[in-house]
Amino acid sequence: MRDDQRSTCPISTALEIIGDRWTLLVVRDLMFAGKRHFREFLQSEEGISSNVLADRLNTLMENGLITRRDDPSHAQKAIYSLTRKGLDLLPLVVAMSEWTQKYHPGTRRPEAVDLIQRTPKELAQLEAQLKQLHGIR
Amino acid sequence: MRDDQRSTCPISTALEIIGDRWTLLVVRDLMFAGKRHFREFLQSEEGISSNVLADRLNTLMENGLITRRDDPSHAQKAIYSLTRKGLDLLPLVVAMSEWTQKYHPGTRRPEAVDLIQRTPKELAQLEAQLKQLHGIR
DNA sequence: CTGTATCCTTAGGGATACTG
DNA sequence: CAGTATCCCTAAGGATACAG
Repeated sequence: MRDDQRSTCPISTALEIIGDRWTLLVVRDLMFAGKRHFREFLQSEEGISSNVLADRLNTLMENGLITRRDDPSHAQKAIYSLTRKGLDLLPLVVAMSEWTQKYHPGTRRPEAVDLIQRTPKELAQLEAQLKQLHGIR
Repeated sequence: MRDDQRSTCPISTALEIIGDRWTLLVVRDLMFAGKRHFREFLQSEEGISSNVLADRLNTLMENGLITRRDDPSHAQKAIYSLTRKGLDLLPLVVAMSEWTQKYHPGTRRPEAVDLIQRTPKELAQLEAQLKQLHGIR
């Protein structure tokens, strides 16, 4: 636990880890857009800049939400993967998406984030796919 | 829909509404701490300052998550209530709390935010209580 | 009690150039 | 390709005083 946190409330703690305007977008790209490489995150619609992206990836690693390894086939590429801790943000991200689509239906959803009205069974399947893709045992 | 938003992704849209380090703490206080008055929010553990609190309350009102009315019994008091839109953040807040308590168990939880392992039935009861308290039909 | 207003400091973040 | 390093600017936010 960090010792500079504002309080011991779990909501407050979560906000200190993921409560900014970029972190969950990277998680979203890992979960639903199949992105794994630095450059792919850079290309997302919101236009994150390289220094900010590098900072968020480092923080995500420090907090144990993702891991990084070299791409075995391309020496100059890095591959980012969700950890179980990161993958376990799935219910939160889904709840967030459903809330927005209920109250801000004007927000068209990229196909990759097409989560609305997924059944629990379908979400379990998605989670299983992600576990395999990211090597979570 | 705002026209200065970064993208049409529902995750991104949600982050623009609740993705900062204070807004969800106010929502938390409304949901689980029974707080309704300006001064009560000020007294929360995280120590929000009055100008920031006023700003967040206004933004929450602009976004339709809360309403404000005068306290009928105390003229100088204002009462803040969740709207249905605000109350519908409950699943998201619960997911956030459960995630933190799974991975950061050192975060002791204030009694008011004691949500872990609540059954769906118990959560439905909490939601029903909040609906009555905040006058959501 | 519920905010505003002011001042001031810091953190966040965009643009860009550059390096291994 | 995957980042770093600068530069610079703005938004966020803490402290405090004060007003209705």
